Amino acid sequence: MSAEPVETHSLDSESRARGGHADHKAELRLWLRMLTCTTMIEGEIRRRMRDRFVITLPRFDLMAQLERTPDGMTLGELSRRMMVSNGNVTGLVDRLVTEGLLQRRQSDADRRAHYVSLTEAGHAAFAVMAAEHEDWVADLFADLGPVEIDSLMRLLGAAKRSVQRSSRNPVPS
Amino acid sequence: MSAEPVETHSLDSESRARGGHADHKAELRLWLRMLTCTTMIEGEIRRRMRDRFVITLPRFDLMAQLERTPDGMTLGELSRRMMVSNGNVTGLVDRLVTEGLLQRRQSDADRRAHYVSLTEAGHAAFAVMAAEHEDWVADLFADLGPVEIDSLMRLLGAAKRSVQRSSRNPVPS
DNA sequence: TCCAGAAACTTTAGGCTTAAAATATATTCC
DNA sequence: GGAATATATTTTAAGCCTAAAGTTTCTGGA
Repeated sequence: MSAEPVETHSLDSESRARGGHADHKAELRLWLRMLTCTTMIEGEIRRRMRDRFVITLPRFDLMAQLERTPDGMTLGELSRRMMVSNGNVTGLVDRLVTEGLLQRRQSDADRRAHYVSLTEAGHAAFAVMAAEHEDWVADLFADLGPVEIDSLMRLLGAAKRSVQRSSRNPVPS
Repeated sequence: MSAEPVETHSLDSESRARGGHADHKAELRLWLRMLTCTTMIEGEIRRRMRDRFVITLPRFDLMAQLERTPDGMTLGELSRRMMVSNGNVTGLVDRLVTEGLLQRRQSDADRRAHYVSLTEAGHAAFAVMAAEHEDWVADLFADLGPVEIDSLMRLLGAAKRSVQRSSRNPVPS
């Protein structure tokens, strides 16, 4: 057993001199760069979805959640998977049902719950859009080699776990 | 000089058999993971900003753009830097001016342009919020070591350049 | 000078998004 | 069984966001 002090999150003399606020510019720059990256990609895909298929990204994303689930999914589960609020899902589903791309039915077992699934038209439309979407994403990342993609996957996986840990147990402020 | 064919973006026999649609699942998974990461972090920061300072993230982001620019900035430049539409900036600025955190004045040289800058109250409020914000981000990434942070920075930089290239010159669809 | 086009900004219409309150149904515990 | 609690969803109010159209001002030729 080692008797070394645990140094994680401890304040060095410099940060104590600054009033207990340590310098974390590297993490901040990382976050800003990640946000820029995501914003650029999201904007580009949204623009293309709109120009090519006259659909919004949130609607496409919702359809993607439903694609491999023939039996459908409840609104609550959609909300959790998409990481958006319940009310948001209600509105998106309503609009997609109006467009004939989704169908909803009340659960027999639990009358509070509503199952949602793609209609045939929805499946057909999604297949076409998803194929192009995949090509767009591939082209957006085309300058990265397989090794870089793997590294990014691994590092973003680590980042995700760190974020989950921090969200469960936030720093006291 | 080598005479090898350039293989980037070419279709192999398998993808030709699939109708010219090559398989790019790795890129797609990378994009989804990046989006998940960003969404989680953004949600967490938004929640904390709201709970702790009763401010929205877009307003904080706008203030951050103005912090180190004592002479202020035009709405158009804010729009470009924040990567949001002009109309969006107009609304955000209006609300921040109403709150007394921002001031706007018409340019003398170009009467179309409006310069926006933080008020003293805005500077003071931002300083407090930015310090905590930095700590939150540091904690969100606390499980990553310096090497991992550097690698992520580098790889996201490469990704960003790839996205810029693809946005300028999109795949024909 | 004048005017056509560009640029900076605002407005508008519509959709996305959240948090919080409301409604309806299930479950648990006594 | 019945009350309290929890869960699934919808509704509401407010704000964010975009694309497109509109207004005002500037700029560069003819």
